Amino acid sequence: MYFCGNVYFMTRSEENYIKTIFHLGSKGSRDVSTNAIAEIMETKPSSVTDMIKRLSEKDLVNYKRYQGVSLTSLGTKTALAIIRKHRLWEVFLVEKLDFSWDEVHEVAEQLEHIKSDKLIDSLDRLLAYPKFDPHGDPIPDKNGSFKERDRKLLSEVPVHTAGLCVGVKDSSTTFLKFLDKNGIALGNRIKVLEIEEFDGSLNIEIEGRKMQISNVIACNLYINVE
Amino acid sequence: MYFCGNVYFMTRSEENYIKTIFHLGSKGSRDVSTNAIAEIMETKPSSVTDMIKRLSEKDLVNYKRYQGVSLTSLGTKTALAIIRKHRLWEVFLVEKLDFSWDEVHEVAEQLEHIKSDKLIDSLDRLLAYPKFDPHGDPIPDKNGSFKERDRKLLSEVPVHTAGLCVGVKDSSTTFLKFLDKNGIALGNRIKVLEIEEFDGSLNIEIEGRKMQISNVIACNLYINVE
DNA sequence: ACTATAATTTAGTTGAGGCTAAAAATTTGT
DNA sequence: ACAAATTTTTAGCCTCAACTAAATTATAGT
Repeated sequence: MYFCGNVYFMTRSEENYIKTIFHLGSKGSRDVSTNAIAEIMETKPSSVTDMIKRLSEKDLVNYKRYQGVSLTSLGTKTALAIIRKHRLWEVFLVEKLDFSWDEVHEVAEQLEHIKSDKLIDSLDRLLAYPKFDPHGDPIPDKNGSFKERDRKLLSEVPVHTAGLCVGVKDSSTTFLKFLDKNGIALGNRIKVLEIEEFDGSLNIEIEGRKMQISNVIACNLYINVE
Repeated sequence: MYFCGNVYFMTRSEENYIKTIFHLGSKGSRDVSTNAIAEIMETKPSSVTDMIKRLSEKDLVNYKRYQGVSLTSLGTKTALAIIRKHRLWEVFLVEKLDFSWDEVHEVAEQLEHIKSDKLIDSLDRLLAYPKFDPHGDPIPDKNGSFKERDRKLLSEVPVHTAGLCVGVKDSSTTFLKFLDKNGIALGNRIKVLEIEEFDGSLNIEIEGRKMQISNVIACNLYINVE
């Protein structure tokens, strides 16, 4: 067994599998199926089976044939480390390099595989230890622990609720550009002034100024209720 | 032929070969030998031959068997793009993340392979378009052009010469750590007070204080003569 | 010029990580 | 309960980028 720091050496591909298994596993609580992994990773089920065997031998996943797969504690720890790196890089790209929300993902997918503890800790410090990435997803700390932000869709809160805009559900370019055009950005303080019964549109106050937004928009904006 | 931006898609390994050939080629002006490449890259000559054939088919190098190898103009352009990325990341690591100059290389070796034009251009802007990296080596601009700094080895200047320390010839960790320990850093003002005939050692004044350095050190420090 | 040595290339192998096609196990519908 | 459909695995093959061992070409010494 080869150690590199406190974690086994892993290839890029292995890391991508671990990450995918983590994401799939944290939604449904049952074991993750070969087919599901193949679909997300745009590969074939047979290739997934091959890789799962390798990961199983490295004690990163629990695997019994035909029974699906789940992460071991080592696998989970590894997944959280990768996710931490991905999300920290996303913050860096947006805060320091002026990337927009929809441009960060592809580059972060590459940066998340850079191996250097010092690098990621220094980056964390440069960014002032952010707790959430530009899409509002939580960033695990060095030990892998994070708090799920108590966020709600703007469409689901009662009148007079206020909070900070912390993320989007739909992260398509179209939607993000629309938000930009209307001066809605992450971190803006939003207060719901009135909810229109008829079409579900909202009168809101955002950063001091008043505006009206449709129900569709409200269904795709998360706020962190105060 | 697959394009990615304005350059063919290249694997990490291909990029490393191109970079090595560039470095070897810009020193001696003759064609680079298989053995030399193998030694630098810590691989076997036969592996180098394999790779050279691939690079030759992609029109990145000129190759005739038993005759050594040189970069085509496309290859040179590619090499300069990689070197630009490497050196910009080095500046980032030192300036923004407080890495010392002996810690940057290993991480920059990874970061230089990240593919994103926007990323590297934004990084350039964040760093205020630096012209030299932390070791004093010039950073090519977007078009691959750069000016070689007018620098001389400390061992080659006459007595009483003064200038700023602008780089090192040997950038091994050992040497850089040694410099740190002795309080010699990039940007320090150095004046040669006396040259010892016997062993070539120098009495110098650096940032106001006096010290003696061996000829070996003088042979590896560049100064920008005033 | 001709051999000895050094450099380089070829041939064949390996491992990672994909693929297809076919077999086996599981799940589902009646 | 059992045949049909689906999921998963096996078997065998491919490419990239390394390797070893053997063959070939270049270079150097006499």
